[in-house]
Amino acid sequence: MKGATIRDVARRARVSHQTVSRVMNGHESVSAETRERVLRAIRELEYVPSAVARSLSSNRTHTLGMVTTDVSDHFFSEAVAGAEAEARKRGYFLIIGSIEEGSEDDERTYLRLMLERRVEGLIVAIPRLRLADDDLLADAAERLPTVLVASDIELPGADHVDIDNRRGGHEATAYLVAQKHRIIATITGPLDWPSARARLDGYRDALREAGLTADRALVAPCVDWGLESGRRAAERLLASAPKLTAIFAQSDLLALGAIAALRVRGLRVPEDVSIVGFDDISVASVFDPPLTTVRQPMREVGELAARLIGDRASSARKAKGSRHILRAPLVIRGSVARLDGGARRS
Amino acid sequence: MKGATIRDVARRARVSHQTVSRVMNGHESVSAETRERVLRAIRELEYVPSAVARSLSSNRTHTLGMVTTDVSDHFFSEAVAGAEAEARKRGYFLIIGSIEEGSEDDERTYLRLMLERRVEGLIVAIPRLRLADDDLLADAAERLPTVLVASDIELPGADHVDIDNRRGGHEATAYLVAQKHRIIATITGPLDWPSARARLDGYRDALREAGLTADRALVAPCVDWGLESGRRAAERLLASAPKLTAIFAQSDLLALGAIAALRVRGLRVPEDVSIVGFDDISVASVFDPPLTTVRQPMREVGELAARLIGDRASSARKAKGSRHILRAPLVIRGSVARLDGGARRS
DNA sequence: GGGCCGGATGTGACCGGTAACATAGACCCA
DNA sequence: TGGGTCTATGTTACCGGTCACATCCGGCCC
Repeated sequence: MKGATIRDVARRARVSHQTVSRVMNGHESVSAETRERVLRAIRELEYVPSAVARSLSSNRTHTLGMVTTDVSDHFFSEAVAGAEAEARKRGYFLIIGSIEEGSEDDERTYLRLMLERRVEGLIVAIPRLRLADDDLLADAAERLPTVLVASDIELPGADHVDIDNRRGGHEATAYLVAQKHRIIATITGPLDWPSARARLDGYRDALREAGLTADRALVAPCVDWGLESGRRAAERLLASAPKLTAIFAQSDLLALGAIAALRVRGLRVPEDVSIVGFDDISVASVFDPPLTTVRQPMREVGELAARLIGDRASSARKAKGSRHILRAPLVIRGSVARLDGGARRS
Repeated sequence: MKGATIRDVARRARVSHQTVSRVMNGHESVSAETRERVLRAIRELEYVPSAVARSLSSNRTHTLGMVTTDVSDHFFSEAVAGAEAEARKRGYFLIIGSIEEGSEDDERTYLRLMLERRVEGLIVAIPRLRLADDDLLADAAERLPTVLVASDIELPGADHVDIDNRRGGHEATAYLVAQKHRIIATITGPLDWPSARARLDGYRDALREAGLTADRALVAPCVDWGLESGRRAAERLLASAPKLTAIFAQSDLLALGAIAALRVRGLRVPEDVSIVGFDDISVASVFDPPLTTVRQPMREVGELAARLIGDRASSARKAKGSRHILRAPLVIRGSVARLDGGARRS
């Protein structure tokens, strides 16, 4: 009762399978009567054409592959959603490979599987990519349109899409400087993420421009981007730099964790310590105080990546290795106070 | 320079394509010397076998399809991540179709596309499913293992996975009752979501058991689950039931929105109004006050769905139409105060 | 020394579509 | 009335794997 084929339909409609194919693809030159007969047969047999067979013969899969870090990361799931929407708009399906932190050689496996499935384009969104010197990825980039998201790997032939993290970090810090803060600490994400390093660079740039020194004691790196890390980082900072008046946290969760830790110590935000985050997650605006943060347009990142692949696929191999950096604007809310000279907490 | 086939490899290694196939699949009875020669040819030609061709001839795609509401919804992306991980563990790929709110007949299109791709199982996670009486879904459930997530559609042959929303709503409300609250309002999600209705039922159950009346004025339905809706709902409640002392919000975002609105009115949480949420999103614990909420194990839901399909696929058609309801436990934090008789805010 | 066995390998069909080409009428016009 | 063109349809090969079966060859046994 399962799996009628095009030839079954043909038999039932008393035509050749080719005629059925023509009807399916809306081809010209099929008489109305025949078409009707074929359509009826299709309905009666509940015929569903096989995309597998079609792919094999037409050599098109209409599939894009996306390899990313864990989709449950809000941040990347936004990018996936964006890519998915854009891909679909262009008639592609997206298959995703979501890498769990910690597993060993998963990205290679996924890459391999996607090549086997003959995806027509590849989006690689793994910041902590261990494939830098790997031939597999280079191979992939050579045979099909490839976009690297948030990666600093140089891959000839691949396009790059990223957030302007350095500028984002700079803006966040410069804003704190403009509000007269002078002892500004930062809580960073894992420094093996290019984005974390870039934000840190931006932070340092801004301090330097303001003639402030970027003291080691003011930098608290974390092993992940989560709340708990933010909490602990804030405690470390309070120990190493008790006179700080502002913190630039590289993610909103880090910022929220830090705020929680500050509160435990009886410090108010922003009256005693000002905070800037990074991401602009949805709750940032309702938090108390509403979080000033740098907005990351991840959905746009995903969309752009898919669009680049679509363009590349159609206009065969044009400009290789383009680089697209999306702006991450500062969103000013209520977690930063202006220091007007004078005394503050002891 | 692209796309060597198995026959190309065979030619180069001076064997038949069948021997190459045997090597690829680690078959017995290939002499060490031949194997070596084949492997070398594979390497030299950078041969990557075609999963498409393999699928066609073997009639296995090792692919699961998942149709869901927008993946950028944190909640569903968790489920996707869970399903993805479990599927992969079992050697399946997951292709996702993410439906944007508002688009017309997308779920049908996706379903269709997935059938065409010959997925070996289907996870449908669309609460607001408009396919109830649709033949397409019934068809699908008939030909392949199908799991409905968070849906109240009756579909013979399909498995169901859901959260125990009614019990969750009951526990949340009963907890407020136990803390001596007597005027307990609720902010619901869109009532065309089965989960919203079930939570509302749980709320009513708990009130009834406590001998309290479930006044219309205490129920504020929303059009979505977001912050802004929560804000507006709280304002409506303050107008219709100014003496309320507690609110059960059906999502954490609704709860946070409500808290923001209460604060604007000068009301403190939990001193003046107690709040219970639903979801346990990651920021719930760092919010001020830490949010008491009902935890939804969405990742587990996704995993379970994938596991069910895997089981079903192997042990051909066993118990059809099983129903799995996962517990959603109440997580007690700091957003609920105990009312000890006496006077409160005017 | 012939028959049998089993390991190593080859041959050809098949999966279900698409594409290129072939064919058969019908119609048209010189 | 015959050739040319157009439309409707059929025939056959092909995409790149897997599968079932055939074949070849060396060793073993009686």
